Amino acid sequence: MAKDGSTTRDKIIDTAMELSLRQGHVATSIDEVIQHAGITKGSFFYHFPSKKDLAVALIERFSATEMQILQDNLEKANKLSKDPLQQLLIFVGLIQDLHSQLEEGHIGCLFASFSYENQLQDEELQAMASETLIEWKSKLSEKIQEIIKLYPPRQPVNPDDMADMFLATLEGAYVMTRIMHNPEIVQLNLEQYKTYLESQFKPG
Amino acid sequence: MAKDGSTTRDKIIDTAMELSLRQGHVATSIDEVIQHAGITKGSFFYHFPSKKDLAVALIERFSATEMQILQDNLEKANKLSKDPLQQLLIFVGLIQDLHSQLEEGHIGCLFASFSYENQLQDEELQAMASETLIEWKSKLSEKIQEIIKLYPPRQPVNPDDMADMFLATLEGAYVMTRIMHNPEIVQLNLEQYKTYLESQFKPG
DNA sequence: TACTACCAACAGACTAGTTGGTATAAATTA
DNA sequence: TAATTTATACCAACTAGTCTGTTGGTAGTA
Repeated sequence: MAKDGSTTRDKIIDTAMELSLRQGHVATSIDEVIQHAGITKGSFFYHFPSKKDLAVALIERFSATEMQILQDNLEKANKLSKDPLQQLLIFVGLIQDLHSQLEEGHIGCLFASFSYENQLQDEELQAMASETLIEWKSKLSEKIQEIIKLYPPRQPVNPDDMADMFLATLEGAYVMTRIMHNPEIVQLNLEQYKTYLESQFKPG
Repeated sequence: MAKDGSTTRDKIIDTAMELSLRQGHVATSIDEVIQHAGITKGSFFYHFPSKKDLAVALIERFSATEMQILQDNLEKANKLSKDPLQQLLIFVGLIQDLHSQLEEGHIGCLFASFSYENQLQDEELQAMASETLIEWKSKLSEKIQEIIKLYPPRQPVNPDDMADMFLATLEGAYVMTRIMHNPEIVQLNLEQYKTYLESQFKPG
């Protein structure tokens, strides 16, 4: 066996992820990536035949890590309560905690970034991002369906749409945080989403 | 008086606005702008000494037009009902109508686009965008305060945060529309926001 | 153990093309 | 006449991507 290139590959992805989330993928040149990663151009193109291949790897990585976060925190919440409404409220709270530790510069969604740069015109990338969002939505939608069965909602609600709204709230909060340079916005908006859930489902 | 350069200047802004919203400002080259606008490079740099000056003009224009849309539709809604809750619900409906006419490619927020490209690191631009968002928020917050006075909310709510949530919902819906290539998402999410308002304030 | 052959991983100079921006002179218009 | 616009040529800096090599280690063989 030869030298293990996976560490270099990971280092490239790590570096490119941080830079692309901060300043956009188009604005992130390969020269910049290799400089920050402390490698050379030859090494970069050995691992990624083109910049588009790097983009694919970034989307893959982002999908995987965020999906993991979603699942981990859903499971965590499921263990902390037996009531599905409480589970979802706890889940949102855990997501809030997660973001409270992040600095302003590290808040954002790679899909959002790519979408505003038109990098998702490529069908492969677009499909990957779409499918990930749909997966997230269906996971949340399942939980909301459990809630609806237990607590008749004040108004007729569609669980898919309510799941969508969580994602939109988060995406919107990211955008506003980046515009206003104020990470607290994520906390406030997720708090609002919890209030929405309670006002819809909490009896009394 | 010499030839009126404001038409050319406007044409540049129009073209650059469309291109920047579609593919990002960094990815929009000056060559591309002048080609689409049907002018020459000399003419471009006569009106905008640098690309950054174009960015300032774009943010200015976007702030102004969106602020106008907000105010127009708030006034329109105010005329269609005397009840503040109904006014806000009608307003959100008008915003929905507005977006139903747009094609997918034309949905997006220039502030969001700039934020994900780190173009708002420039303090001048960041201040302009922030102040515009704060203005939008306070306009909506005023209306929500009226509602709270009339209809005691189910839970203690902060009007500023509820106004924030409208903006975040819209921003998030833009992002998700761009990722999923599905303009209907804006409709669905604003529908959810209306449901939230009703569940919070509607008596019974 | 020593020799040879081999290979993935990496280096860095290099190419071809693009970028924002400049320069300048002539033409057009109010 | 003065402001505006065209046209074209140009620049240094930067871009993604290619090139030819070098390296450290692996594997087979004798």
